[in-house]
Amino acid sequence: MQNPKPSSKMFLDIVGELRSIITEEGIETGGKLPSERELAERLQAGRSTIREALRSLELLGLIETRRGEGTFLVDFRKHQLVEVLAAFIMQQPDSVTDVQETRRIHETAAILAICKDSALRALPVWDSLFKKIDQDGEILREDLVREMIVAAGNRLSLKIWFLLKQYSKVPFSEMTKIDENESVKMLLLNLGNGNVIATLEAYSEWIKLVESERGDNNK
Amino acid sequence: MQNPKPSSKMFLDIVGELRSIITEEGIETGGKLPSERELAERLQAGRSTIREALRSLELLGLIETRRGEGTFLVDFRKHQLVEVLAAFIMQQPDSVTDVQETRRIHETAAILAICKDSALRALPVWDSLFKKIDQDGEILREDLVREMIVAAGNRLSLKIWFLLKQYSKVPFSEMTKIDENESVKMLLLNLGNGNVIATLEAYSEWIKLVESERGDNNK
DNA sequence: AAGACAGGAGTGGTCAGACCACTTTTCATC
DNA sequence: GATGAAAAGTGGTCTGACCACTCCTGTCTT
Repeated sequence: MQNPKPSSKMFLDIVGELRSIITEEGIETGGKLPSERELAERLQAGRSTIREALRSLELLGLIETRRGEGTFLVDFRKHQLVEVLAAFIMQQPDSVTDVQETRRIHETAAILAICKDSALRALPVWDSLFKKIDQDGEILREDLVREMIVAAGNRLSLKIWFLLKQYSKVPFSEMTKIDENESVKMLLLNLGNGNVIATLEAYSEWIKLVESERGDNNK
Repeated sequence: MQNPKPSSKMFLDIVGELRSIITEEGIETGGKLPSERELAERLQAGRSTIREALRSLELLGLIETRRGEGTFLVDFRKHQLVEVLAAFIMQQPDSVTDVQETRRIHETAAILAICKDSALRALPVWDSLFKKIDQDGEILREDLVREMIVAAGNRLSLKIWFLLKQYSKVPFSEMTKIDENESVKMLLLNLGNGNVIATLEAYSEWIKLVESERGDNNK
């Protein structure tokens, strides 16, 4: 038997092989993968090794297994791997800062992108959000930020942001308080005008409020 | 001892148990985890089940295993999670533009971070790079950008940028041409002065030159 | 005494086989 | 044709075995 990669981990090879199988056989989202026993025979590996690879992909949320039925390919947008990851990541003290900061990097970039594009600035969603604040008096921080990143149009950035958001164990979906509304309004106003600096300042101000509020008490 | 959680996956429980063990025993980055056989006994599970959990965490880059030595806790910033995810994400055709744009997002963020911090602005590396341009007449674009992101100090951002760089099919380590030197010098100069807007403009100008030189324009 | 070497202990890597629990399919029976 | 029990297929788990590698240790050689 040939052993082309003695140094690398077998189960990592299996992961790669699985990807090949998925693409070659055209298995689509929700589709069924070959059974563990069949894979073991096809890939010339023990079933436990196959399982190690499958379990990895499952934790990543890329596949889904149902006892008695089989293993299925999953839409990777569902991945709940993040909760597990978050728990581990939070053990490294200084990593929390990096995660939050990186999240803000993407939020800021979205603001910049919108300010630079008059078509994006004119999107009705900003008005709609602005009015919502006046009516309800509150708005989900997550909603506004997400809308901005979506509007910016960079889907990879959106994915990364979404991931980072879940890493932050900080309650991110809290309602804003009244004293935050001014910052948010200012942000939306300047966003519509394309005033880059003022928008970023308002954003910065808002972030400060959200963070300080977190220090005091929760809800 | 009966298992009280028939519905949940055992190996997911193990992942949770491992987390407890890590916190309770105060295992730090680089520290050694109990052996697979010991874990199997302590957690009342088969070794294969333990391994499935460990392999999952390994693919996530949270632990590292060395044959003959043991299993070790890893700094999360090395996590390949992004890589695996990226591999799947990259299968979407229109993502190339997003990748390049996202890379620039992180580069821009680094510039902003440096401009805001006088200590970072005063770093000797900028002078050194500036002189190198005068002497050699050329500089690796990658070097300058990397230095900036490293200086910014966000290691997660650095990791993401590094990743994106690899996914850009464009050869990124090209030498700059002479007409680019002015932009680069301008960038470094303004960076040292903390002039945010001028620095970003110089950066933008530089990017344009690099892209036009390649004859590949998007947007 | 210092170095070299062989062996054992510990550890991860892999495999094969055996059950179990569950779902789907098959097929004999009514 | 409908029903339901058996069979087949599949994931879930455990056990025991063997291999390859690393590290430690104690003996032997110089």
